[in-house]
Amino acid sequence: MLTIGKLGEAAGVKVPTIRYYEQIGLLPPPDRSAGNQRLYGQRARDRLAFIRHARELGFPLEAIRDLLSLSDRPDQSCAAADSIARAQLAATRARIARLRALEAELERMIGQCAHGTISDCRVIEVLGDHAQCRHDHDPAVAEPAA
Amino acid sequence: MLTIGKLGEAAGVKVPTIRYYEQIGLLPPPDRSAGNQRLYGQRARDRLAFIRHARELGFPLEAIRDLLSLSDRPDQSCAAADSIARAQLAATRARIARLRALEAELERMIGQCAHGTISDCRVIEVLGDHAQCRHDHDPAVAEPAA
DNA sequence: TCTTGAACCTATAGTTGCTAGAGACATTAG
DNA sequence: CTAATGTCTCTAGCAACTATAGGTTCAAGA
Repeated sequence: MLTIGKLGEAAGVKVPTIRYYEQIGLLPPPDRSAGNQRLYGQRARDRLAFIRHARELGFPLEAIRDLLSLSDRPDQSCAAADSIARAQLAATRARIARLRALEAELERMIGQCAHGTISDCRVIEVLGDHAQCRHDHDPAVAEPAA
Repeated sequence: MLTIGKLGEAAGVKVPTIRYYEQIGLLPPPDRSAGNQRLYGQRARDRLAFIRHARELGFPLEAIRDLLSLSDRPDQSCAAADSIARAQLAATRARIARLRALEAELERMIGQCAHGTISDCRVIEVLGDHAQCRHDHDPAVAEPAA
C-alpha cells in the first residue's frame, strides 16, 4: 500500500493534485489508515499514471474522464477513444501551423534589429491581420484549456 | 467608430473579454460616447485581433504584453526590442518542438487503433503506460492553456 | 415622439486545473 | 520519547476568462 506521497512520486503527480483529482471524482476515494491517511494500491497508481500521461498530451480533464469511463467498459467500441484522440491531434496541428508563422516573423524582426531598424515592426500585422489567417476562426474549434 | 459589440465581432473576441483586457491594461481605455459607452477605432481593432491570434498560439498574456510593447514603442532601443523578440522566439520554438512531439505520438496512437473494442484499444493502452512513449514529454514544459 | 428591445454599463462570482498556505494530527527514525 | 517529516482539512490564490444581476443607453419601428 502506498501513502499519497509515495503514490505521487510513483506517478509523477504532486500530492495536492491527487487530492484534487479525488475531489473532482477522477480518482475514487481510497481506503484510509487507522489514522485517516489515504492508502493506495496498484490500480490507483495505474489510473493516476494514465491521467498524468493524458494531461501531458494536452487532453482536458473532461476528455480524460471520458477516456477513463471508456476503459471501465472494455467491451465497447474503440471509436470514441479514437475520436477524442483525433480531435486532440487536429488541435495540435493547428497550433503548430500558427506558431510557424509567428516564428518566421520573429526571425525577420530580429534580423532587422541587427541592422538597427525596428521602426517597422510587423508583428501586429502578421498575427493581427485576419486576412492572413490560414484557418477560419471557428469558435467551436477554439483551443480548450490544456 | 465601433461599439464594443461590433469590435468583438470584428476581432472574434467576446465582449466581456474585451473589458477584461482593458481592465488588465492590454487595451487602452477607449473614448466613450455621451452615454458612457465605449467607442473603438481601427487601431484598437488591430490590437485586439493581434491579442486574439497570439492567445490562440498559446502565448500567456504577459508575453503578449511584451510583444505589443515592440510595436507600441517603435523608437525604443534596438537592444530591448531584440531581447524581447529573442525571448519570444525561443519560447515559440520550444512550443513548436513540444507540439511536434505530441503530434507524432498522437499520430502513432491513432495509427495503432485497430477499431476493435476498448479491450485492445491502443489509445487507452498507450496513455496508460508511459514506457510505450517514444518521446519524452517533460511535465515541466506541459502545454498551458491556449 | 414614444416605446420597446437589444446592446451597453459596473460589479461580483463562477470556471478549469491546479498550487500554496494555515493549523492540527499521524507516522517514523533515532 | 521526541523531533522531524508527512499527512489531514480547509481556504484562498493564480491565469484567463465567462456568466450573472441589476441598471442605463441607443436605434428603430408604430
